[in-house]
Amino acid sequence: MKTKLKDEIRAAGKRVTRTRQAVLSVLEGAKYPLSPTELYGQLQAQNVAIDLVTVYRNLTTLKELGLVTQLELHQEGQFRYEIKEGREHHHHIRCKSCGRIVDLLLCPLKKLTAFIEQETRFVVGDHSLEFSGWCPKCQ
Amino acid sequence: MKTKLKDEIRAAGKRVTRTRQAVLSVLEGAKYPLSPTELYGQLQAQNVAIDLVTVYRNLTTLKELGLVTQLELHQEGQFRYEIKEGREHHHHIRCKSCGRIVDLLLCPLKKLTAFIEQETRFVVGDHSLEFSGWCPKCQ
DNA sequence: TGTTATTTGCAATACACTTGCAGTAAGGAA
DNA sequence: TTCCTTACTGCAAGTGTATTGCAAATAACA
Repeated sequence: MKTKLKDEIRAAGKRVTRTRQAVLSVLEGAKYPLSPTELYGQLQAQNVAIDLVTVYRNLTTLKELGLVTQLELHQEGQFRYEIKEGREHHHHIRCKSCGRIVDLLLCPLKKLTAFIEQETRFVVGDHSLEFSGWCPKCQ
Repeated sequence: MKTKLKDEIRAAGKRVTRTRQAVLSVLEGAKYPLSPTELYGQLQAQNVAIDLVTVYRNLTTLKELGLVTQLELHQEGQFRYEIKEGREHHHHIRCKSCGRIVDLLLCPLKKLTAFIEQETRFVVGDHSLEFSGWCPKCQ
């Protein structure tokens, strides 16, 4: 786990605990955004003693610190989390058949956001843009 | 409730029941997409005898028949439904403060979908694009 | 090493949604 | 109109994800 992350946690008045490090460490190694349950499963496989509740609480804290991004994939009905460090803003596509998740390294929404703010008089905070379909193997 | 809808339901081998008509009727009058609980509340206010489970089951059926669209707003953690009849494909923006939901009568994703299919070799089925922010009153 | 506020684990709870099943009713056939 | 089949409904119970309360544990600072 990167020293920079530890410093940011302490700078926010939070503690670098055994479980928090374990959660971040799994997220650092993840190839796609993980659900709390998946993360918990990986920790158990590594024999890390941790409660699922603690996973949830750590994810919430890390999201509040801005170290982790929370996202909802299209019609999946749960949250997923991925580490922010060193990653551009991006979106995802998920296979409706096998559940495989792939990053889309793009975001076409900057101009559109300005247009929406002008049209609706809302101030836009966030957006979610997620695709689903069928991956090459499942077509 | 429109005759066309009744015909489509019967054509699919489903029945035009008292409760199904009530559900559709509320959706026809809705100004924004409703959650199952909101829909149930409106039916109770109209003294329609119906169980929440029946609301869920009817929404599922109507979605399968293609008469109703199911959507997830940004980080809300529940589904919402709106009637499809006479409405273009569109997206939404939701106020993070008061929950107000406004339609966005646009979709910038046709070209992007083609690009994503080319890049990922997925076949794109659906997408979700939802915005959240602060409405004029809550700014 | 001691102090204290943060964090953890366990149990209980909340909430959206689903399932099983017996009884009800829509709607085509007679 | 009446009958019959099968979709549909209501009630109760069950999932699965996420949250909360509280006493015990522990990180971090002096």
